[in-house]
Amino acid sequence: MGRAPCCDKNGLKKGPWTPEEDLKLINYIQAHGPGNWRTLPKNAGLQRCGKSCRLRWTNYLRPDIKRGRFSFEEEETIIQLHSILGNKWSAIAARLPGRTDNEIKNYWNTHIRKRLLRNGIDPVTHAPRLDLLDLSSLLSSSLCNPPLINMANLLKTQALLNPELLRLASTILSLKNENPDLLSQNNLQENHISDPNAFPLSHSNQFQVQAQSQAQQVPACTTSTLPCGPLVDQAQLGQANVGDFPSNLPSNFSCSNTGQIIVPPMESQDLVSQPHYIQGNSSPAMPASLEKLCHFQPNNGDDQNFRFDSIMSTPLSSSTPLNSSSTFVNSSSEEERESYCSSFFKFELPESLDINDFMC
DNA sequence: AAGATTTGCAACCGCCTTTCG
DNA sequence: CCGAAAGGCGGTTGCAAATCT
Repeated sequence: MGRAPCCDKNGLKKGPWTPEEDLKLINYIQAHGPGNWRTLPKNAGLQRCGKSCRLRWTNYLRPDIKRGRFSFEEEETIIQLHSILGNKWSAIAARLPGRTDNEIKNYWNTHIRKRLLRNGIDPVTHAPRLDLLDLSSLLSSSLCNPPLINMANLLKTQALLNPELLRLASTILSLKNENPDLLSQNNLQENHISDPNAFPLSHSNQFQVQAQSQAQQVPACTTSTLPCGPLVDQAQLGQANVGDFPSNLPSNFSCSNTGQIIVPPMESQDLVSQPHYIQGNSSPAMPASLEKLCHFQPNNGDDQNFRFDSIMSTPLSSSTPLNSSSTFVNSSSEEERESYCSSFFKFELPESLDINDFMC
């Protein structure tokens, strides 16, 4: 029964490949094609396991492999796809012509993951991290109503859902109500000058925070948005040949045409354990203004440059590179990429937003 | 200059699914 | 239909190069 044994593991070489071995493998595959990996090493005169040959070929020797630094577009695509697919490196690689799953996995672990962490974004959930709160800027954020907030500031807004922080905020805000001069605009502006991350203060009278004692009863109701292009529908997802979506991805998952992905109310620990995706309109527990907040606007200036749906629907066989000119060429600095990555997660906050709606 | 530490990545390991006898 | 190997995939490791002290 069953097949013949793959190969005798005794006496097979391991470790780095030599140029001679590479040459043998390349020559054999060019002459005969990959064929049966089990018999290939013997036929090619290699003292290697077939599995090792396959890996060497698919990850390194294949002629269509693009090497060199990842372009902005590729990096953006990886982040977008990872927010949907998770660690499905092969599925992500299928959308990046010339890149292997191993290369993408390595790049994620060594570059993107670290950058997201530095920017206060959980690389697993793509949500802001709740353990990186800065109360001072939280308060200055809450006392103002900026037209735009970035992910870091959204994170601080979410901190209002932390009962302990809420209590503290409530105390300070009640002081403010009793003593408006205490936190006057001038004082805030001074604070703003000293803290480049603080909000601009031109709308400070529009974003009234009325911290309430009932806020301590706030359930772990939070939201997050994930980067997503304008439209992904079921048909496109199916067409994308990504049947290997995470098993926890609900069947009604979708992105709105503003590119929003809604994370429903959840236990706080869930926020860091796994991503949640649901259809924005179907979340009965979500206040209307919370949904407003969730309208994500990719802040790359021109979302025509990146259409998530177009990537998701690009057939695997498509050879259209995302950035064909980027091969071997990418002179941008880490700082530029970090800045880009940070701005990538910006949100538009409706001016009519009333924070009371957050207080569940 | 030299040792220590960090970083990047090729390759391996082990598990799961698919294929085949 | 069953069971074992092949194939595929994600996680992890080991080592060389780069950077820091």
